[in-house]
Amino acid sequence: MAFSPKIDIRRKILDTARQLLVEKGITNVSIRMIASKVGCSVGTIYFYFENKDSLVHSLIEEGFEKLIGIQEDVAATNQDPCTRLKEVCRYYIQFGIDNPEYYEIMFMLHSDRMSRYPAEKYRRAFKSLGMVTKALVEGREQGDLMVKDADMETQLIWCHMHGIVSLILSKRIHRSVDHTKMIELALEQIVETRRHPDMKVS
Amino acid sequence: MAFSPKIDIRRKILDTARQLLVEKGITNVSIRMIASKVGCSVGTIYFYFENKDSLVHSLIEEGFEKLIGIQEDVAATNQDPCTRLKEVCRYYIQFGIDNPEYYEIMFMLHSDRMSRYPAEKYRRAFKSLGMVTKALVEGREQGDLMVKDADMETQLIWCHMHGIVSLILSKRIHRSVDHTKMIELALEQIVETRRHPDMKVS
Amino acid sequence: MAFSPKIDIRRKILDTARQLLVEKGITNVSIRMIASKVGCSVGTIYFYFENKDSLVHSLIEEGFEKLIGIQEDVAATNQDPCTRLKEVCRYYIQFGIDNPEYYEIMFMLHSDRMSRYPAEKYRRAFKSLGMVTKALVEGREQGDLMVKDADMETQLIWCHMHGIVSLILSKRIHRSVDHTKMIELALEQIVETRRHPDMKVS
Amino acid sequence: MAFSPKIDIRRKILDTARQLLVEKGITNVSIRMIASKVGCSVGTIYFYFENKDSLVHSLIEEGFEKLIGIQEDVAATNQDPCTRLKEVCRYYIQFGIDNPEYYEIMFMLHSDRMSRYPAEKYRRAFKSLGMVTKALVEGREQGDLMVKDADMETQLIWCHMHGIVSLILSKRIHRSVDHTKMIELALEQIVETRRHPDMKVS
DNA sequence: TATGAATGAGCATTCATTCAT
DNA sequence: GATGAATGAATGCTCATTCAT
Repeated sequence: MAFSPKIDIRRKILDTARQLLVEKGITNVSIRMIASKVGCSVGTIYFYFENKDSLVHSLIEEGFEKLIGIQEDVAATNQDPCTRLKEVCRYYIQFGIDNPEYYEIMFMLHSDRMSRYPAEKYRRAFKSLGMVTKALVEGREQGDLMVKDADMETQLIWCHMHGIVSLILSKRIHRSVDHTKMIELALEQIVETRRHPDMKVS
Repeated sequence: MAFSPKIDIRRKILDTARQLLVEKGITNVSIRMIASKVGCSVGTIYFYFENKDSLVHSLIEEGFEKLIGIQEDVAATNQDPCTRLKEVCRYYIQFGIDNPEYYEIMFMLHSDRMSRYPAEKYRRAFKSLGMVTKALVEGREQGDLMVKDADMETQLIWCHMHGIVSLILSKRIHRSVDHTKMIELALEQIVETRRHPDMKVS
Repeated sequence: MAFSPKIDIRRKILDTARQLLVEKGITNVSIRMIASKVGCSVGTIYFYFENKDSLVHSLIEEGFEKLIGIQEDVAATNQDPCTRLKEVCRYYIQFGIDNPEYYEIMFMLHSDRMSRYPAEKYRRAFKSLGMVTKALVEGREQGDLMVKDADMETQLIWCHMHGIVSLILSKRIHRSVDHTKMIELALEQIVETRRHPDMKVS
Repeated sequence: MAFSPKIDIRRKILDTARQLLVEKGITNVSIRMIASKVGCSVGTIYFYFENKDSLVHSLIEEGFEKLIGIQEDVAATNQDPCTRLKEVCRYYIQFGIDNPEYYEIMFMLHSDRMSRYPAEKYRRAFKSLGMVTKALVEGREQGDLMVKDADMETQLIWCHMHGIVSLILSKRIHRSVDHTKMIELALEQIVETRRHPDMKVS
């Protein structure tokens, strides 16, 4: 028994849009292009989505759900704050690399376009970062980490991760550098820079 | 003696384009808009620039020249590799924040669009990073820094800086966090993470 | 006992359409808009009406019924032809002002659109004018009015009334002029211009 | 020697638009239709006119200029206020019948659309009516006419004329009635209703 | 040098209508 | 009876680009 075609086509539109997004960037993807690639009429897209923005916003929300889902799993299976910090970060980066289409609209949109997405929705983005903050605070409480301003450190870690993802996605990292090794090094630095001196092996 | 008007108008086009770029993002700036703001005809723009891409490319080149100029000055006035590293990084970040229009087209363009810019030109970008590598290597030679793979570390530092600049430019850093302090903290971490253990105060 | 919902919904469609018509004008009212305001699906409207034209035609017919109903009442309660003429005219004008949505589609539609409405139906419109003609003829027979060509005079009176209604509805009458007083003056002129000289007070 | 083609095409657009307007009514005339009938591209129309509204507004202005021009001529060649009143009215009606496309957009537009035309421009419409008022006032001063409120009477005369023109244009006048004779009768009534009793032959 | 005129393809969006269920 | 899904054509408008002058 097949799934209801009603759901099928909405999904197909979303998936096709995502796919085109990676190739061309959001501004260069038109409703017509999506329709023709889906194999439906333009009107059909407008039956499922109020307008182009709302289609993109659906994608953004999906992206956040996926990212947060992944990170919650990771957080749940890592007790130790330091390890948890490292793993949450690892999966953030991995998510970006594996889902360029989601990552681009979630974090790489021009602020002009971003402003058209209800700000309230963007707050969900911080659930993801919340897990970073939590790991930092718990690490500090256990005496493992040395963190003065957990919020600022969170933003800084985000910057680090975002820089890695976005430069990889835009193919700007020099080809002589191995991405996997670079990411591993970054994760280590993220944790070690904040490690409490007493905890370090001299 | 007046400057040749030929140069004047080319400059004015470039400047106007840059200005519009910050507000609207590149895809939303049209040749017509530039022309009407400059006060010339569309044709005039096509007299000075082959097409829209080539106008943007001129801007990109200008941006790189400006960035490298700044960093060369900074590098020249800082003998100590560690300090030099910090200052070169500081000015990279500062450049991005002060020149969003340049930074956006230099480093935040969708890779699809980037591919239309002669790859060879992009190699200049690495002059800027070359100074980072040089500082790392010299720091290592002097025993101040512990750097296994200088190229990889360079890319990683770039990621860190780029993440900071691009999240600030796209207004995504949480408003509770002070940008200046965050940048200062980042610069410290960039250097300290790579500091040789023997050089650290216990 | 409730009314059959079948009738209820048909009525609701008609009423909603009328309502939207005043605000936006016929070409700017879409089936979708009606459906969404009624709270039913587009298909439902097509169940009750063959197409948009036929919906409008139903409205036109309703309008004529209403107008004629009013005028028949008025005619029945006014024996004297001159008074009757005046009152029939007064209520025509009043009807137009009170029911802009009906009046607009009955008398202000572009002739192109009008041609799609079965001409035969339009003849009913003349029942309304028939009462004007009747009053004119009777007034002449009684020696009160001086009317050479009753049909032509009927059309002329119609023109006068229609001009008043349509300029008021399209908000073109200068704001310094009081509508009620203007209408009263017009009604007087309509009768007096045709009053037999012998009947006038010298 | 031919006229500059620059002027030619703008004119051709205006003329074609006018032509299509009569046939279909304004809402049913699209830029594409005009372009294809003119034989130019859509873009060309947008080169000469900012948007559809502004094209229509140009037409409206042309219409007013034409109407006022005609009436000024008529007014200049008729000294006697009563005759002048009659002739100004005659030419108003004639103008409407001869130029349905102008008349429709000048006086028969849905108020919704009208509101998009700068109100200030519409005041020109009253120059035309101003000549009616002037004739009424002068006729009263000379003792020929009996006019209590010249402004109200002006509006009423306008209603009368507009009713005639608009019902003729929308082909609603009964076919048994001769338009020319009906207009002549109307003009007589317009003047005679307002004639001072002392001036009437008993 | 610089411009005004023109193009054709493209855009997001809306529409009246149809039809299987 | 009523609906949800779909269509295809149309709408107003903008774009990068060209080219004769």
